[in-house]
Amino acid sequence: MLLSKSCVYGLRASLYLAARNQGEFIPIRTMSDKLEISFHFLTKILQQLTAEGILESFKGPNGGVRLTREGTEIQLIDIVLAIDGSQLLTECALGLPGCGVKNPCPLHDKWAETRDAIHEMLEKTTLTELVQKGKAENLRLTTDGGFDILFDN
Amino acid sequence: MLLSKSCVYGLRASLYLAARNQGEFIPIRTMSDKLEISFHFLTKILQQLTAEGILESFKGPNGGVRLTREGTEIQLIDIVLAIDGSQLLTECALGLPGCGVKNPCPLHDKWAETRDAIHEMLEKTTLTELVQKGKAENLRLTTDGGFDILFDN
DNA sequence: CCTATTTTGGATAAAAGAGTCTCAATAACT
DNA sequence: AGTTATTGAGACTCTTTTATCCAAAATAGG
Repeated sequence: MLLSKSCVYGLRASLYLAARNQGEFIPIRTMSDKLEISFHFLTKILQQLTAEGILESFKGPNGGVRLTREGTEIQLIDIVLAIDGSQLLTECALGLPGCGVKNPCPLHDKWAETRDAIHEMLEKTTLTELVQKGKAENLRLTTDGGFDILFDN
Repeated sequence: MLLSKSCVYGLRASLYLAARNQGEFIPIRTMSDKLEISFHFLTKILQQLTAEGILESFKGPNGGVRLTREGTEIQLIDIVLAIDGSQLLTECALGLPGCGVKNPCPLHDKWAETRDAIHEMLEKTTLTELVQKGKAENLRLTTDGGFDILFDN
C-alpha cells in the first residue's frame, strides 16, 4: 500500500473539512459518521494533524476541528508527511539504508524518477482543487457517498 | 512503504540469482548469508516465487533454487505481483472500493497517472538490466555488499 | 453551579506483517 | 542402509498497524 490507512482517512477528513470550510468547527463525530470511519480512530488521526498545525481544534459544545489554512494553501503532501512521514519519498526501493546518489542500489535511478513523480503529484495537488472537482462531478468520498450527500445538514 | 519487506527481499534474491545465472541451483542458505536476510524468512518468500513459477527448486545436497527463465525475460513486476499481489496497481489512493473510471474518487485521475508510471517502471525493468548496471558500477545489493563481493566463492 | 458536548490522552485489544523454529520429505554420497 | 544437505510446510512468536474503550479536561448554556 502506498499510503497507510491512517493517512487515507486523514486525507478524506481533510477533504471533507475543505469542502465545507466556512471557518466553523466541525465535530469529529459528524465526520466519522459521514465518512464511515471509526470515530475513535479518526479522532486519533486528527489529533496528529492538529499537532502538526494542519488543523485546529476547539473543545466543548459547538466544538470540533477546522483547517488552519485555506484549502488552496494545503497540499496533499502536507497531510501525507504529517501522518506517514517522509519514508515514501526518501526510502530505497530495495530497502537499503542510505541509498542515494552517492551509494546507490541498482534500482535507485529508476525508482528516484518514479518517486519524484509521486512527490510532484502530492505536492501540486491542493485540497481545494480536489474539492472543486469532487463537487462539480459529484465524486465519491466514501464507499457510496458523493460530495452532495455528505454535507447536507 | 511501496513494497512489502517480503517483496523487497524477493527482488534482492532474484537479482542475486540473475547475477550468477549459470543454470546451477543456489542454496537458499548461501543467499541468506550473502544478502543478510533471515534464512527461514527468505525460504518462505522463495517458496512463493517457486509456487508462482518464477523459480524452480531442487532438494537435497547440491540443491537450491534457480530462475526458470532468463533474467532478460523476468520483469520486476513479475516478482512484485507474485509476492505483493496487484493491490498497488489497482487500489484507490483514498481506499475506496471499486474506484475506477466509472465511479471515481476526486483523486482518481491523478493517482491513476502516477500509478501507471510505477507500473511502467516495474514492467519495463528486467533483472538482467539491473544486474548489468550493478556489475558495471559495482552497486549495492545489501547494506554494504557490492555486486563484486557477493558472488565470489 | 450543573449538565451536556466535545477534544485529549492513555490503556487495551484485534489483525496483519515480519521473523523464528521444528519436523518431514527428498536426494546425494559413502 | 545410513548420514548429510537441502527444500517444504506448518506452528508459533514478536512487532506494527488498526481499532476500541474509558476517564479527564475544557467549554457552552441553562
